[in-house]
Amino acid sequence: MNRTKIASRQRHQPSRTSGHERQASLISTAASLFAANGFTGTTTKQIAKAAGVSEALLFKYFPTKHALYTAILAEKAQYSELREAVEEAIKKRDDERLFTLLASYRIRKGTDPTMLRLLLFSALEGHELSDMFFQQQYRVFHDLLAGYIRRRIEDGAFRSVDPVLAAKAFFGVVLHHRLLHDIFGLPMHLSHEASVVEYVSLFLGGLVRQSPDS
Amino acid sequence: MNRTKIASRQRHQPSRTSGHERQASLISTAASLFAANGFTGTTTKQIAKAAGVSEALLFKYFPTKHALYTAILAEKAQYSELREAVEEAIKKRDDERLFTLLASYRIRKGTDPTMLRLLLFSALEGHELSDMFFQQQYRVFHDLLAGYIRRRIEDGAFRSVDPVLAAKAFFGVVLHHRLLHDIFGLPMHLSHEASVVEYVSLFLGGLVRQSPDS
DNA sequence: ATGGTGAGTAAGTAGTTACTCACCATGAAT
DNA sequence: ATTCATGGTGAGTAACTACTTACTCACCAT
Repeated sequence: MNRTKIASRQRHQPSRTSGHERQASLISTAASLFAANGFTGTTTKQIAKAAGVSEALLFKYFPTKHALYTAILAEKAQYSELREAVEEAIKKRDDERLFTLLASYRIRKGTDPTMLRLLLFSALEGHELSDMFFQQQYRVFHDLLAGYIRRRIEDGAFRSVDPVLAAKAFFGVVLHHRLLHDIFGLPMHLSHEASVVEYVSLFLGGLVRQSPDS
Repeated sequence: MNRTKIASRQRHQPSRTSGHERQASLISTAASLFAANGFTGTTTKQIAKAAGVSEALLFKYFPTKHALYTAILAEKAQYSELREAVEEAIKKRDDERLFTLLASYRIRKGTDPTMLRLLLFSALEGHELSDMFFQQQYRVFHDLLAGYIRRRIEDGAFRSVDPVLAAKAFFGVVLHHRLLHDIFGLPMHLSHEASVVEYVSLFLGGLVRQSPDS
């Protein structure tokens, strides 16, 4: 009766996916759904369907919906790259390059708003891992920049501002740009690159001492 | 049997609330719940209970949960105040006062994060009125500031930057401050007032021409 | 061949959701 | 005294929610 089914199965690619692959596929599927609709706005049924498996299997890998969400945040909270380039610019005291680097890492052509949406949702919905996520995605560079500004003030190159507040202000400009265009969907009147250049110039113009009197 | 009940009711304040009052009370109750938990994260049962009425009554005033949400956004999208003071500062070409006014309207002691959370949730959840809300809560001042910067550039008082981008940058700084402290709950290391002063100084330092050569 | 193991699912479960309906209560006008 | 619009509710309902149960199937080492 169902002989044909069994026979046909044998000459296709492995009909069973490994546990790790499935887990990863569920995580990435769920990530985009949670980013689009939030935690409560996404159902486990939707996730399972989008990942092409039964709902029951989802619960084999993740005991609760919450655990799946946690697994996403824990995985996505890794960044790498960038940091080296940033530290290079810091060593060289190349202000413009450092600020441009930091800004254009977040403002560029192919930036995927998923992470930003996930970050905002997790903060708004008060998820327990929101802090960790925030810490790893953001805090590192914030502290790095604040430290740099402090040193440049000591060098006499920057006006004597509050370094932490200044770093916050700069990231504010960048994050706001993404908020407006990636989340609110506002049209841009300048290219990504031109915006970055303008932001950096605007910001440095306020930091760099105009009339050195040393 | 229930005579006492009827008797006791007579000597209390009017046992029936007017339709308008009830509607308003439902709106404000719902607003804070939606702000705290998002649209899908809030149930009509919760709202009714918090407002002290039956769920059925809620649906007498608002045919759907969605309609209630819409009513909130429509109501809260009014601002008034501030605008006059802002236009006064614009007329006087008082840069510092204008920027301080705009910043401290949003960064101050008693600011209630409800509106900001509601705005973010509505944008993230893709609510249809999100645009309108955004427009009225934000766009007005954005355009006002961009226009002012343009004029000050023509006056020769500001460097020749992109006025729209500059306005965006400034609101970015302010919004980011609120995001970090009102939504993410980060501790502040400076008072509200001191932060505003620092932000304005930082920003103007980049706008005002340091060495006038006219 | 056989038995152990992990991938996979159909068909539930109890509880919750947005929303409805039939009905009662109040008070002011007739 | 009766009418009647309006404020108000208890008790639903169908659909959906996160999560479970009991089961099948494919693969592989013995």
